Amino acid sequence: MAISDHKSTESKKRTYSISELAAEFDITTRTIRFYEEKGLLNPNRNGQNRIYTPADRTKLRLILRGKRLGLSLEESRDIIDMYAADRDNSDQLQTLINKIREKRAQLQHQLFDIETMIQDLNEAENNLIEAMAKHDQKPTLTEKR
Amino acid sequence: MAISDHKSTESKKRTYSISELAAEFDITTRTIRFYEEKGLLNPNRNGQNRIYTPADRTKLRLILRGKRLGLSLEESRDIIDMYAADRDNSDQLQTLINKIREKRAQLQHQLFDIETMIQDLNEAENNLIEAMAKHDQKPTLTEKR
DNA sequence: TATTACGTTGACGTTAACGTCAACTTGGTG
DNA sequence: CACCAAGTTGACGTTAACGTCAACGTAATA
Repeated sequence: MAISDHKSTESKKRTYSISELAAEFDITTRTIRFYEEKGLLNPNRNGQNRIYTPADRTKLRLILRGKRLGLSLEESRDIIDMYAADRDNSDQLQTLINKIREKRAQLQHQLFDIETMIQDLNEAENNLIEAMAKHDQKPTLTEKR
Repeated sequence: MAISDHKSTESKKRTYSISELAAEFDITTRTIRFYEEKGLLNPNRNGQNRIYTPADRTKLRLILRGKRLGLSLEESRDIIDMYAADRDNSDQLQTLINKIREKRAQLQHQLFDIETMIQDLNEAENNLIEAMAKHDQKPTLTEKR
């Protein structure tokens, strides 16, 4: 993946303002600055104003995806750092690989959890629908799924 | 599912102390009491001591699974309440079904996120391994300047 | 009987992840 | 020029999810 957003044919616009990104991802500018404080972003400056590259935008997307999955900001930073790892330090490379494997195992567990929870919800829904059918005999508009 | 743990042939022991559950799930007793404060559990009492049924234990497991998936305690409580819904109030049943569908849709999104993140990690790992292989062919530069 | 183990209820402290607000710059626009 | 919109940096406030005591009760054990 390598966070560098190969130049596609579209999008002439190569940079973003902070409020553009905030609007696009439906977060506040405060949040974006906060992520910078925490070392997850470090955009260039035009004078004192921040300007964001497509790569910065991709990082933001990774952060928000991580949040949806319950990762802490620090964990997301770890993942982002993986893509920018120093390819000349083999010690660091090894620990990175270990981190990746650990994280992947955790995600696979999470994947299993989600699948069973979806199953549980399906069952619960069916039970409720059944209960409703018994309760009022008139056909409900609620079709299954 | 219906949180009632059908009596299986095993487990003569029908109840648990707070510290037993804490040990089993590797959390503190404070945490368990906190969940009760928040209305996610309400165990019986023996005098002033709490005693937990297998159903309570199952609820705890649901809470912790929810946590792994990034659910808030309130969301987990909603889910738990679904299983104990009042089957005679069809209005409530309908809103429950809606909640379930919403939650399931969210989980399916999350499932997709996880799958792509796992893919990303796979790629990252391969890149790093490749980088290591190249690196190791040159004489290892143990001394840094 | 004294100690130990396990439990209880407050009450206050802590951390992550922002929200809110005040005071300031800076680049256009009528 | 005067003003506004968008940006900036502190600094303090807030909420969720517990941690960390302190002070106490109770049952079994030495």
